[in-house]
Amino acid sequence: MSALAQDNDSKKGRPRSDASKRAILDATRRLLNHTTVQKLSIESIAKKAGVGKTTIYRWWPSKASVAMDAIFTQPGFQNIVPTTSSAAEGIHIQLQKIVTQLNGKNGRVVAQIISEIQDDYEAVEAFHKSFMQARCFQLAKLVDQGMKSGEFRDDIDIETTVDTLMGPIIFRLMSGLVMTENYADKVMDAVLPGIKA
Amino acid sequence: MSALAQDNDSKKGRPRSDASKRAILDATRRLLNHTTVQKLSIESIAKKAGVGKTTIYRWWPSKASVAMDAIFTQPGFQNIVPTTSSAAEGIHIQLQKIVTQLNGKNGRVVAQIISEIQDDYEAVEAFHKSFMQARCFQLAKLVDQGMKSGEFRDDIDIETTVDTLMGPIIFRLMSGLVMTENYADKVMDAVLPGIKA
Amino acid sequence: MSALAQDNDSKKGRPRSDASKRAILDATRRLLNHTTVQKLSIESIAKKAGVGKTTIYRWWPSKASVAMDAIFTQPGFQNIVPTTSSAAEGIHIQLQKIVTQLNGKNGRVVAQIISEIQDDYEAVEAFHKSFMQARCFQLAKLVDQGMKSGEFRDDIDIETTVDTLMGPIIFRLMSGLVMTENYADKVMDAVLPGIKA
Amino acid sequence: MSALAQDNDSKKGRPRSDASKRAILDATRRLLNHTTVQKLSIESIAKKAGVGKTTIYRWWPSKASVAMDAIFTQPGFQNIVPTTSSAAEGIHIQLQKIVTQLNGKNGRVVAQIISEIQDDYEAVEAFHKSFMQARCFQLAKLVDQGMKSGEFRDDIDIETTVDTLMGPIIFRLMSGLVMTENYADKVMDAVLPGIKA
DNA sequence: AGGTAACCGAGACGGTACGTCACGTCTTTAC
DNA sequence: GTAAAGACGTGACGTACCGTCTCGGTTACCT
Repeated sequence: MSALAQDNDSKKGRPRSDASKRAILDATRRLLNHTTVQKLSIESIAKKAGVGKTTIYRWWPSKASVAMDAIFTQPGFQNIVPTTSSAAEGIHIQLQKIVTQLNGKNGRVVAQIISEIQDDYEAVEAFHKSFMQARCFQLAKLVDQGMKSGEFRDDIDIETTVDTLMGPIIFRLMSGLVMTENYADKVMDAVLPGIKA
Repeated sequence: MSALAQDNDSKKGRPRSDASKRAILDATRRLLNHTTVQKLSIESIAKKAGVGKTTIYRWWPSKASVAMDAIFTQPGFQNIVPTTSSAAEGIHIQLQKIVTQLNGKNGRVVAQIISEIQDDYEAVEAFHKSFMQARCFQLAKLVDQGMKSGEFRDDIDIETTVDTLMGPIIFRLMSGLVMTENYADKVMDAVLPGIKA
Repeated sequence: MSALAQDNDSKKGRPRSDASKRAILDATRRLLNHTTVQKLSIESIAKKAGVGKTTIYRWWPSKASVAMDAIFTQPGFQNIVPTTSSAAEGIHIQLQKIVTQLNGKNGRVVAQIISEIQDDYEAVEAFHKSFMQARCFQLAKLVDQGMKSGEFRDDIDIETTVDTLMGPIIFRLMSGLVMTENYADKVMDAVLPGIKA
Repeated sequence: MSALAQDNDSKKGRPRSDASKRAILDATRRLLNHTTVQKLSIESIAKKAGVGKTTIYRWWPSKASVAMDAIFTQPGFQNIVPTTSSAAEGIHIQLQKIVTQLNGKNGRVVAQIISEIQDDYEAVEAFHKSFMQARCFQLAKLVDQGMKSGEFRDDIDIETTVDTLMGPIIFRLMSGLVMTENYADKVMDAVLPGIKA
């Protein structure tokens, strides 16, 4: 069960309709092909999904949550951890995967989700839990591992280093600037010399 | 004249009221102390400023534009170019100024503006023109200057380097993460070793 | 159900609120004591009735429709058919009732409704259905009955005769001229000699 | 000078522009071919006439006044008094002229003017002065003349008789009902038998 | 001849109301 | 007890006109 939505713990009564859930997420995905998260409305999702508004409100606290569920449960949006020989290579692969995930349509939607969330603390938390945290944590782990193995210098600040890896990507994402497919390489070229032992 | 609002080039007819303009920007600034850009409404600005809604719509295309005008015309939000001995020092000072500008209340508002803008291409352009461009361009110039003077390596990619400088700041800004006053130093420590000759 | 408003035929969903309907018509009646139909606004009705504007728009197509519903559903505005010995007496009574209904406050409102309606074909139809038709039809029936019983001449034009009965009343109503309580008698005196056998 | 607009009594200063006056009335007439008096706006007249709004407000108190000036100064809208042998014939001709004037496009506009005026006492007065009064007064004079000459009975109420002549026409005008070209004949047939000696 | 008073066009201004949209809640019936 | 349907109060949207105002300019008359 996703962390974005409520749980259905009760045993009594009619059980939650999985058909409805699927219809809602499908409708959301389809609508996001033609509009932005900002212009998306609970009402339009409900109508397109053939579902009552209350059903959506029962399980998700906001349209941003629905959008997150719709986007992050798509195939290709998991944060699968690679096994590599060197820390640098691991970081490179990880960055490449993130760039791929955030390029094109999906990237726009993620940018819109980040935007939509700005004044909702709980949603920010949910977003970090379901997207940022895992990716950043893994980068941090790889940096740490590189430091311990002697591949990287031992006096670098892990947190800031992760920022210089993720930051540029998010920066370009939010700026609406073009992000070429080889942008991960560029970031690696820029950051690696500064941390190599 | 700001790039955010229409101009009043015509000589005919009643001239634009400066009092109204000031009242609108003042009201916006005061309202932004208590709400977010998202929750701000043209109607509330008009009411607080004692102004007709049409007067706002006449000169600004959206509430985000008003917010930008209100924030970026504040004292302390100019991008004054420092003269320094070394490129590194120039970059450092520039980053510090940006961190200062984006820390606290104003930073939240800028984050909200970036958010509010996501589905409006024209507004994104306006934002970059009035905030990002000057700051990024200057960083690029400093990097370039450092390369030419031999202070930095001559094989670095300027654009990506600028991304590694600005990216972390924007990343933390949009993530709602804490950004300590010395965050500029941290970014410098992380990035400088990679570009020094 | 009045012809002025939409119907709520569907069985599904939350049923129409009778409390809101009553509140709207009451508020309209109270407001019409202090203003004209022209100066009446949907917004003021909504505010006074403690109701959303959309609720009004859902059931009535225009403020004139609301006004009609408010006025014509008042007690004393029904077109009750009298049983009389002679056609002339029936006509007289009918005219007297109409004059009574259109004298004073209510008359002003009806005049304003007729005015408000002038550029809305559908509303004109609705007005005739809910006010004019029944009254004119009954006058026509009485004239016809008088012709058949030999009380009136048999070569008169029913439609035009009804016009000479209703016409003067509406004429004075729309002209803002005084209409004394005995105006019905005057019209009878003027028209009857021309149609008596 | 029309009774509808202000006068230009002052001798000093730039004199009133006749070109503007004509442009305003022309524009109004052209606009009234495509809309109603209700939907007409001072702003649209000003724009179409190439004239400042203030110029209109300076000379006319309301759009209804402008419309009256535009309509009633057209050729064919004068109330020329005929000389006839009998009172009945004079009345007949007068009614026919009124029906002709109020049939078709112009009739619709007059109906709209009457409507537009309802809550403006001054405008009602102006309307009666420039349209109703002359026509009703002449009918009254003819009725009076017929009574005195023995053509009509001597116990009829002049005012109410005029009402039975004008009333039906205004009634049909305001009701949006068809008014055939021979409607004057019908009214004569209905009213004359009741007043003939 | 110059001053000045009233006109004119343009168009910005503070307002009011419009009719629409989406919100999140509520109240039905149906399953 | 969950669901679809849809009415409800609320609040903001962006637009249209209102009637007023302030500009720069343009006539005319009156010293």
